[in-house]
Amino acid sequence: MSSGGFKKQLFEQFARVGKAVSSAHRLEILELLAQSERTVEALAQLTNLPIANVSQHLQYLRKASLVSTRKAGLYVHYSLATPLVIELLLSVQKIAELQLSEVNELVRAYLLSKDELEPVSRASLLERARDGLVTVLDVRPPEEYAAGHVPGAVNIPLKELPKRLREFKRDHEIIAYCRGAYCLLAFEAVAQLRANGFKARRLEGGFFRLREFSRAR
Amino acid sequence: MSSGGFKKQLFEQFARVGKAVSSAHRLEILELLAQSERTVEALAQLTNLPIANVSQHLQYLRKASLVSTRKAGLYVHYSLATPLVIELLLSVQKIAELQLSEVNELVRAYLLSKDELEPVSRASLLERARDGLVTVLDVRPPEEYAAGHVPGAVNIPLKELPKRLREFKRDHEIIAYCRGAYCLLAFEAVAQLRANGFKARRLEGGFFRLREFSRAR
DNA sequence: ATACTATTCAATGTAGTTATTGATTATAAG
DNA sequence: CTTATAATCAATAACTACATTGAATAGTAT
Repeated sequence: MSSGGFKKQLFEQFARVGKAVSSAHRLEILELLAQSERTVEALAQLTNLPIANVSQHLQYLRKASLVSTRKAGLYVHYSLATPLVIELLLSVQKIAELQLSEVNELVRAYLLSKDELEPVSRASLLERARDGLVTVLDVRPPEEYAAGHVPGAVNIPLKELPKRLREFKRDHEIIAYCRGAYCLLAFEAVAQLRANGFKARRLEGGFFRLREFSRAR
Repeated sequence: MSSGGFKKQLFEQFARVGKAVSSAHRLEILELLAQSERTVEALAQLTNLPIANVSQHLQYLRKASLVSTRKAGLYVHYSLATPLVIELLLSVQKIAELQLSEVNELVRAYLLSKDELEPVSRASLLERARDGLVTVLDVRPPEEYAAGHVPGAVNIPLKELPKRLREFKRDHEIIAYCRGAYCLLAFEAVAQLRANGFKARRLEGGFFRLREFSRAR
């Protein structure tokens, strides 16, 4: 086979991309970068990892061309090199979601054990949203929001949340959701809102239930 | 942080899927499985790997739930657990294709060395296409089609295929191609077409032959 | 210049992965 | 029951990746 060496090299290049998403820490970093560009220091804080370690992972990701850098003063700002990376992450997550029963177990166990972040069921959400008692918050990017969302939901991507806190009514309960049951954007949004004195909760199921919403209407 | 353990476990599950596509050999195996279900022995032959090694990789893939098994007599037939795996592979390949300059270098080097190989099959394809005996289907995005394509080929990107099935003649054989020998778009197109009762095949070599076509004209 | 800070580099021990070998299980056929 | 075959398992040695540490680099401010 004359193309054997070629094929091998090709698959090794592909594997490089695969290796980039083969570590839990790198995936966490990528998810953070999917939200917005960040400095090494910021990533280290958010992930609770030593800076040198984060830097090392970022080098790895850069070599596989998943992230790119922009240097401004002392700080190096990292961001995703292409939106294709989000596609890749979603693919990985979808398979993990659908296939790995452990993930579902985890999510279920976590949700059951957590009273404070107790999610809202969709039936009660619709009811309360109709009565104008709650604000429904969609923290996904505008494109995903445009593609379909919970009726009456406000779209504020996570990164804009700090600037737009005044749009929320203090007496309303805020229900946040994003792509999936385990999507951490919603967790983070709830955390931020609570830190600012709002009553906030996560929508149970996220994305999947959302799909059912769209279809139900 | 109370969700720390949860988050960690979650990303570790994701990483398991990532690890599945982090080895060149496993990617090769997955690509072969994307074409059709295969036995361990068949995969070992096609990849030139020891059987035990292939088996080990398959166990790995099975644990990450990318592949599933069907036992028939002595043989264990492996296949992709879900079409989502094809999506995942495509994501990986797209990033590698677009981003890793080495890939382009590889492809270019390969093309130059392979220039004069096997003019027969492409000649006969051209002939049959001209005689109206086959439909040639280009499943790449319109931009790539515009940049150069097989004479007489119809351009239907993969995602539009389900809606446009009626454009095909039932008695024609359909030859699908995309970018490269490793491009999975054509595989999926053929699978879809066959599922709908059409006679469909993949153009061997894809992209490479295609390049020769364009240059020949 | 000097001190300071964000990031990267280099070195190291540890842990995990890969390929290989030979033994073992499971199924089918004589 | 014995034999042959497909696949898996188990053990291992070589290799690669990982986290950690401390030093080095590159910018900024005084």
